[in-house]
Parts: sequence; C-alpha cells; structure tokens
Amino acid sequence: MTGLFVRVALDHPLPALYDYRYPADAAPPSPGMLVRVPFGRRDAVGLICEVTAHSDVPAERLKSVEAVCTACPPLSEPWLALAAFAADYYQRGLGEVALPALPQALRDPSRWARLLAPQERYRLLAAGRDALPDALPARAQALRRLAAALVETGELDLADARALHPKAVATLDAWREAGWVEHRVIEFGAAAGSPAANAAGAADDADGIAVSVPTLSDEQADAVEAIAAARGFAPFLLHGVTGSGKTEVYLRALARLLDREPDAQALVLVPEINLTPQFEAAFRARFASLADDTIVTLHSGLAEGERARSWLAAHTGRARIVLGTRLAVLASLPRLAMIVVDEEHDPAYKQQEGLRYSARDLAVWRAKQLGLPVVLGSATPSLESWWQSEQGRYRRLTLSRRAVADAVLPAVRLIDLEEERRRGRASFEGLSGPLVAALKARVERGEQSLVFLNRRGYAPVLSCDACGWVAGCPRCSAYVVLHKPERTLRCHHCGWESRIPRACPDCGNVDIAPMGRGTQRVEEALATAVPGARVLRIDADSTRRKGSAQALFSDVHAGEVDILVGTQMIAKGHDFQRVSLVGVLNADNALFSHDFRAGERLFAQLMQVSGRAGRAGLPGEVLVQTRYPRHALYHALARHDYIGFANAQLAERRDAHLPPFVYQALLRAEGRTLEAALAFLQQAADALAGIPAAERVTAYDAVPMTIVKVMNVHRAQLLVESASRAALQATLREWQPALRALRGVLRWNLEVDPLDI
DNA sequence: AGCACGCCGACT
DNA sequence: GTCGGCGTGCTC
Repeated sequence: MTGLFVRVALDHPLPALYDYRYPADAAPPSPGMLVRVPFGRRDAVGLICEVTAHSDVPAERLKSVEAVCTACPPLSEPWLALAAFAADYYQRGLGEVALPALPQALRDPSRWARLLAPQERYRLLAAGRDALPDALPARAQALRRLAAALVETGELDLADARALHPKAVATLDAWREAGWVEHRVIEFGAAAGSPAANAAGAADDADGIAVSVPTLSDEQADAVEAIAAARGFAPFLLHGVTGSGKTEVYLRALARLLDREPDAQALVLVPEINLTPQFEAAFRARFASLADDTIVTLHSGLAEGERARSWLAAHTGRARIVLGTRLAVLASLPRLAMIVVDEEHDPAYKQQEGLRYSARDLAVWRAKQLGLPVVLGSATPSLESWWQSEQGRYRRLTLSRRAVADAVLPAVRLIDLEEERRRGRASFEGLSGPLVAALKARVERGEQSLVFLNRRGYAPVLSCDACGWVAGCPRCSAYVVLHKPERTLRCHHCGWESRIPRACPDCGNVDIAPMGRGTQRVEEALATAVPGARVLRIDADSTRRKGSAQALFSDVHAGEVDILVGTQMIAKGHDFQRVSLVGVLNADNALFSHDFRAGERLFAQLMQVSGRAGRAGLPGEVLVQTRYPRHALYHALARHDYIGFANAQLAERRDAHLPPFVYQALLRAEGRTLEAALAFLQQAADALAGIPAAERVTAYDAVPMTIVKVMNVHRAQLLVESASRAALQATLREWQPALRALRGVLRWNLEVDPLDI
C-alpha cells in the first residue's frame, strides 16, 4: 500500500490501534489530532497516535478518515506520552485512557466547527431575577428549566441554553428585549496576550480593595523559597498541621512562578472542589488582577459547556492556573511548569471506576516527565509519600506551627466508655456525660461544636430481638440502614428502599428495634441532651440537593448553629471561626478492620476533624469517645504526633510485607453466582503460573469480597503482589491477554495499586 | 463497549 | 409460522 496512513486510538477496550487511510486533500496529519472514522457499523472519534507510509492491514479492510478536527490544536507529544504511560501502567487500551480524558465537545464531531468560535453568553440582570419566576406558565417545563439554570448560575452559555430548551435563542432574545438578560459575545482567546501583571505581592482585587496577604512564618518562607528555587524534577512533601498555612505556601510559590515565567501554567489539584469553596476563593482573590480566564476550574460538577471551555483554556495555554479534582490531572497543559496536590493523602484522588488511576501518582509522573516541581501537601501524608520522603526521594518541607498568631493545637482528651460504664456514670443515646457537659458549656458560652460520626442514617441495623430477624437488602449481602426522616430502610450499596415494617416480617413481633447509631439518631439525641441548642446535620443525605451543602455551611458560618453533627464532610476545607469543641463518636470500628489502611485513614480523618477546633484564638478541645483509650492510634492523636504514628505504621507494614513495601494489583470478578466468580479467578491464577515474570509475584487465594453480593451480582477478588514494581508490571502485561482469552460470561477488572482490599 | 449474527421457546 | 432471548465474534 502506498499513500499516507494514520494509526488511531479509539475509545473501546481492545488495546490495539487501528489503521486508516488518510485523505491526501486534508490538512497534513500529525499525532494528537482528532479524527472522525468509520468503525464497525458506526462512526467514532479517534486520536491519531502515529502517521506512517505503510500499513500491514490488507488494503480491502482499510477504511478512510472521514473528517479532521482542525478547530482544536493537536494534543502535544508529552500529553500523548502521559496517556500512553497511564494506559500501560493501569493495564488499559490507549484509547480507553485518552478519549475519556477529553471534554464531550471534542468527542462530538458536529461540535468541532464551533469549538473555538466566539462564546455567546446571556447574563441574568436584576430585573430578570425579580420577574422571571412569576412570568412563566407552570406547564412550560423547558422554559422553566432555562430560567432555573439562569437563576442558579447567573450566566448561561448559548450552547448550554440550547441543550435546555430547543428555542433558547428566541426566548433569550425576548428576555433581552424585556431587559431581563444581557447578551455578550466573547472572542475565544480574547484574554490571550493581555498583560498578566503583578502576580506577586501586590494583591488588589478588581475593585481595588486590598486583599489581606498574611505575613509568612519562617517555616512558610523557607518552604516558598525551596519551591521557588527548584529547577528540574523536584518533588516536595509539604507536611503542615491543619491551619499551618499550606495554602499560603502554594499561593506564594505560584505567584513567584507566574511572575517569573509569563507563559507558565500551573496545575492545582484538590480532593473535592465543592466541599472546599474557601480554597478556590483564596486563589481567585489572590490572582484577581490577572485576566478573566486565567484561573479555570475543572471538575465533574461543571456543566458540559463550561468544562469544555475550561479544558480548552488550559489546552490553548490561555489558562495560567487550572484548579481541579483528580480528572484535571489528565488536562492538556502545554506550558505546565508546576503541580500542587493539596491533601495528597485523600482517597478521592483514586478513581474508583473505569481507568482506576491515582491522580496524585500521575501528577508526580507528569512532573518527572517534564522536569518540574510538584508539591504534595498534607497534615497527614499517605504512608506511600511519607516513605518516599523518609528515603529522601521527596524533599520534606515542614510547617509545625499554626499560622494564625494565637491559635494553638487543640487539647485532645479520650473518654473511656468502659470506665464510664463501670463507674455507673450516665450516658444518653451513646453520648457520654463528659461530652454532653462539654457541649452544654459551649452552647452557654455561645461557641460552636462539631460532632463527628462516620455513619449516616438513623441506625445501621433494624432487628427483632424475639426471633433474631435483621432487615437486609434483597439485592445485596448487606443490612439496610434505617432513615428516620425519610421513613425508609435504605441500602447504602445499591440504593434499594422500602417502608419501615411495623412488625417483624418473620415472627410478627412488634418490638423491632434500631441498633447502633448514625448521624440522624445523634442529631435527635443531641436535641434532647442539650436543650435549647440549635443542632444541624450535614451528611450525604442532608445535602442531596445541589447547592444545599453550601447553604447549610453558610448557616454554620453565620453562627446560626450551635452543634454541627455530620460525617467526614464536615472535616474538609471549612474554617469554622467559632468552633471550640469537636466530639468524635464511634471511631473504634476502624481500629480492628481487616483493611490494613483503615488505621491510616482513621488517623487522617481524626487529625483533620480535630483541626476544626480552636482556629481563631479560642482554645480548642477534642473529645474522643472510645472503648480502647490505650490504643496507640489515639495516643498518637492526643500528642498530635503524625510522625510517630507514621513511622510505627511503616514498621508494621514492613514486617507484614504490605504497601509501600510491596506493590499490589487486584483482579476482581463479578458473576451470577459466587462459584462462577471464584472459578474464573482460579483459571486466572492458573494462567499466571505460566508467566515467567510471575516468579517474583505472589498470588493469593481467590476470596469473596467483604460485601459478596451487590445488586444481585456476586463478587470475588484475587490479590497479586510483588516487591518489584517492574516484575508486577511485566506480569500484568502478559496476564491481561490471557484473561481476555478466558471463557465465561463474566465481568472482571484489574486494578493496579488498589486502595481498598 | 457496541452491535451484529445466530440458533431455540411463547405469541398474533 | 414469527418475535426475541442473550451466547459469541468482530471492529482498521
């Protein structure tokens, strides 16, 4: 065959690239370009990975590229290398990694032409905000959706508006004439070339009001200097207690970078952007003097149009700072010069479906690939990162003191529940006497308290004490959780719901009782135990509606709440100025979990929630209710001793041959029966035996997963591990095709570096 | 993953 | 006699 051919990656599970003829009259092909190609009986969007003059595919099977995306500059070589690395490391096809990393607009050829076209936006004016809700007939659902979106976001992109209402243009024009909305056209790239002035010290916002820039502590200043002075690949572990001003270090280091290199881009990753509005606000305030699209956010909560816009701003180099969640680690950043991973220990950085990547690990890889500084920040680093810093592979920067002048670390006290019981001291619904007394004292002084409990719902079990019946999910091997306000039993694994039975369905006994406690029950108990207190609950249930979390948190900030009870959601990101007490309930379960990371996670959570106490001069106190007050984890917590805890954990991990001293991969299988899943895994284990590199790999027995059945699917898993990452990788590379060749109607997936085992 | 083709049970 | 179940096979 002669002529020009391209090798294209497509979003489907086979790892192969597909060859196509490249039309002579199209723009010259290059790797990184997007094309529309016929694939099977339909069209698909693919990514050109190679351009060649020869193809080994027989001529009669070759098809031709149908269209080329010229509106968007090609993805760069380093980006393609990133995708290729991630695909190889996590054992997926290149197309399965590369294409899902792109915004939806790029994967739809009909939108290519308009990609970099000027943006048309409609902004809601005050008159419209007043008039719109009453002006629309109740039946006009599309109109109401459009109006609701406008009211919620304040401004709508034309493409988004069209998605909500087919005749959006006519409607919006009518609204414009009524003086309700304003229409504006923004040229793509309009901001490019505008002077990115005074990024550093001078921090005035758009209205000229000075943004307060705190004075740095010596430790902070040293950290900023070290980062700013770094050249080439330079991984830093910024270990700083809660409130020690890690964010300020990021801001200064970024300001120095943007000031020094006028084109440079930075990537800043956070675990969950919706729970940390103060973090984003700090960035926007500090860099407000930069042009409009200089800071963009990238996360799954964005509307499709907005996400595409942010992505393109990053891809074209117009965005200087990309602030996003784990998916942002795969953003195209042609002039990337620094990466920050805040709260690097957070499990949210691990994608739990599809390509199961660790955004933190990929961030470090990108930094190494491009020779950049990468800053991993945490008060409680992951043991993986801590071990790297112990070996000197990551340079450790320490912030040991709280940044706010008179803020000190809270006093942590353990309440021994066994002792309380032995002494016959009163407790109420799991709230011990000392905790209730402490809460009452705070309410009287007008201070706020947090009560942390990592279990939502009213009670995790509903059971009959006459016959031993327990309410279980019909689709899962799990108990259903009693939700009192919703008056339902709900399965937290599959979402199944039912009414609460009046009597035991097995024996008719009417005394069925909720056992154990969730946030709803604690909320109820607190209202009784601390009369007059305003109690608010924040968990996944109370914040189900979009934007409601924001509203609930602002009630807390406004001082309209005395006691906030909630799950780990309340531990993240918020500076509560008036909180002086944190109570921790029911943390003991994690101490004896079969998950070897449970202790690490619990310690991080408790350190984080403890950090909410006593931020603004109020002396903070943390009360932990436990039946094991002598447990080493609590002792380390009481001393705020992350380092002692981490080193003890590392010693245990080393003795037990656990990560970070071994590398693991997990093969999971789902079948209609447990036997089928186990049988598949057994075949998989047999296939492993024939692979030479597997000599240095240990395969464990296939075992049922902790929750064996979810949604009527039975699940089992097979763990493989090795002291050598290379040996494990080599084994997985050969194992994968063998697995695909196995017979049987079974879903399975392979996860590298699994977090939950 | 889609989306076909391909052979066996209950319906107009 | 067909509609449709999901087993298995392919996609440049």
